[in-house]
Amino acid sequence: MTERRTASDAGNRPLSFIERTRRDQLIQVTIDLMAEHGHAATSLARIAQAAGITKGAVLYHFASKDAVVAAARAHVIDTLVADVGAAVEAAPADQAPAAYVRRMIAHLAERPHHARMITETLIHDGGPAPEARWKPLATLLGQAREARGLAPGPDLRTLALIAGGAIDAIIGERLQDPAYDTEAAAETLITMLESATFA
Amino acid sequence: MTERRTASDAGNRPLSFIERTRRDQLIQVTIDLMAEHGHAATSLARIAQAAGITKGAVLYHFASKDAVVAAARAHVIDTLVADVGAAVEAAPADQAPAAYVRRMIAHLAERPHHARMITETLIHDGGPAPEARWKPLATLLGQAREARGLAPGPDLRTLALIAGGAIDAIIGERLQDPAYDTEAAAETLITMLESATFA
DNA sequence: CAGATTTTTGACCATATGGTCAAATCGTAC
DNA sequence: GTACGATTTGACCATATGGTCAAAAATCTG
Repeated sequence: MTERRTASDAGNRPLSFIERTRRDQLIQVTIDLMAEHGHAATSLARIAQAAGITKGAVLYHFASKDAVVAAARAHVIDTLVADVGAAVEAAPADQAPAAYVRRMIAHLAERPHHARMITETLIHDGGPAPEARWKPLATLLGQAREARGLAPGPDLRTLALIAGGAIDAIIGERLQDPAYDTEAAAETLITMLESATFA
Repeated sequence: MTERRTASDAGNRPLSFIERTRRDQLIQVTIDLMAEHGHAATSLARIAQAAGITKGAVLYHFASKDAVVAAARAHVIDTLVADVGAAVEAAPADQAPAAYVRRMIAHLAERPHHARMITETLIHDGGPAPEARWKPLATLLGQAREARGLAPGPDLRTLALIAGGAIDAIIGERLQDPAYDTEAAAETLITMLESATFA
């Protein structure tokens, strides 16, 4: 019997060309809408309209509106993680934290829509697991300290939280003032972070 | 002719006892609901229900739902500003930034609902004027530097942004882990901030 | 071209929201 | 107690939302 095949059950056969195209388009359109008008104003109807199709068609490709948003969010985050991850792995252990901060800020500064999308969904759909916010950087800080053979200083979780929050603020400022020099800000933050880590 | 007197036009006569009481109650209830269930889930009906009255009654005391939320938000922010402001004024110029950070973190750590309320409305209703986020602290940093007669170091706006973002992150962590030591975090942040300011 | 399959449409639901309003209730000054 | 304003109710709107579905249109396959 022909299974009730919705296009939204991925994971089975490779998706058709149209399928892949539409999904990408919908994800793109959703990112833009969320970035420009906020989560609340991004309805199914608007997504459909922006893509030039109907609500029904959108729901043919995704199981629900939340699924669309989740996919868009996942795309943004995957891109971020891949980029920053590569930069970190290319750096020596004691410079990894700096690479992390530098690349993260640069990545988001270059992609305002991605940045807005993240802050937007972070609130509404509840962020990632609490730990995930600071663990990665905290780990890098620990390894960097080790690489320099230093005695433990301030709590790594706190340092990572401070840096993470600072990054958010710097990006937020950039979103409102495109002239704001995020590279300089990144270097200032890195200096502060390093002097606190290797105290 | 008896003007269409809605209770919501404040600023004229002093409000009646019931009026003042209801307004306070509605503000309180709204803060709690927003903090516990988020902005999206805080409808007029729920506010009314939580207060034990009807939607109509709520709208008798406030012109609109947004007005209720705005009043709640204003109350939270006024409290914050008053508390932090007092702490800052009581400190000598070169320790004002530390007092600012310390009191801000303590204030919000002691009032989780207020903290959640701020982050919740910050996104939805658009935050305060962009500048307002960092100007106050930047000013304090400038005066502190002056008080110690030091040459200009890193951009004050950036330092203030970093500190502000760090505060948000520290508070955010506290909301998810009530055991998190915000006082220690505050001191770490202050140390970093001072060494960067008086470099 | 014919038949099957994928994709899209557009009408239709159920539900929730913020808001309005006349009528009822309450509280109080006379 | 009665009259009058303040307060509250509850029914009612208009609107928007996410979602369903049968039928139509595109697209592919032989």
